[in-house]
Amino acid sequence: MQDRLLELVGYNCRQVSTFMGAKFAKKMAKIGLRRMEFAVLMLVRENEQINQKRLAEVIQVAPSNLNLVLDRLESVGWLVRYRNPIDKRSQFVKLTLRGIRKCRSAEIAAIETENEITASLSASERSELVRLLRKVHLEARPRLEIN
Amino acid sequence: MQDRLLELVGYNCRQVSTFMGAKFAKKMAKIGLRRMEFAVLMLVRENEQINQKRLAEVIQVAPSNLNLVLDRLESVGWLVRYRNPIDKRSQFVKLTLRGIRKCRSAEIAAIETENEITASLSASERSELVRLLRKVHLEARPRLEIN
DNA sequence: TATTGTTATACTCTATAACTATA
DNA sequence: TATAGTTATAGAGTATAACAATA
Repeated sequence: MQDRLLELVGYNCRQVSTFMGAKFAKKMAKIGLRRMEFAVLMLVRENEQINQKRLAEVIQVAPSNLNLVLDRLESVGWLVRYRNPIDKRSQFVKLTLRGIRKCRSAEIAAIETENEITASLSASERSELVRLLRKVHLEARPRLEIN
Repeated sequence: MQDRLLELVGYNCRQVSTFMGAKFAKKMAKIGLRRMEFAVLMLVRENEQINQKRLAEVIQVAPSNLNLVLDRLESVGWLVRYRNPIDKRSQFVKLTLRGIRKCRSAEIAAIETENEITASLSASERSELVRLLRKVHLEARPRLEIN
């Protein structure tokens, strides 16, 4: 049926990503978030003084596109931008209290989706899958210290 | 940095998929193809009498969107649609000779990207990664016999 | 000159509803 | 009534270039 395609890591990865993504997007929509916004909230929550450039690198989105995401998150009051006093070109971002609450609900929904989708894997299979994906990603983007 | 996100299969999968996808898309662009079109060509090549509904299911795209892809592939002469004589509602698709040649070049480019990206994995790690991704996908979409 | 962020724009991908022709 | 395909349209994600402010 699709033997040649199913030999490719790239194809399988995209299939799983598309399927999980659609499922996750629906859950996020219920709490008023898009997938990209979820990743931004999570990352900002864990990194108090991250700037936009760094954020864009880690999350793999063009700075111009990240900017639009931040505009929206800021306009609904889940996040604020403020100038770096040391280097006034850059801006830091941080979550508001409401942003932190929103992020928490989103994280719960994310873990739910995660468990639904990986239900067929044993605990060790699941962690092996994560390990291999990270290895591919880490090796392929050596300049970026993503950990 | 991104500890919580990196525990999620979904997030890692998307990161790898995005990164590989961008790399692959550039290669495809050089030979005048988009990613989605590659998958369609590959699948049609392997399945002589597949109809559009089935194709859409396997490839995880809405029939309406697949239709646009097929329109383009047909307009450039890589693929033809023809009515199923048994059930005139459905149409089969098949590759032209030029489509088969195009598909072959695309496949070579795909395998190149694949090897570049998974260079850090051993042969057994690579096949384990494919196995786990397929297991997730297969279990999550039980109705669809994707093999 | 180089970097950070911003604006503008276009393309790809995804999702949904309404329609047609056949069954 | 139901199904395969089609048309139209909107939203989300991605990519690129040009610009302002700052270094």
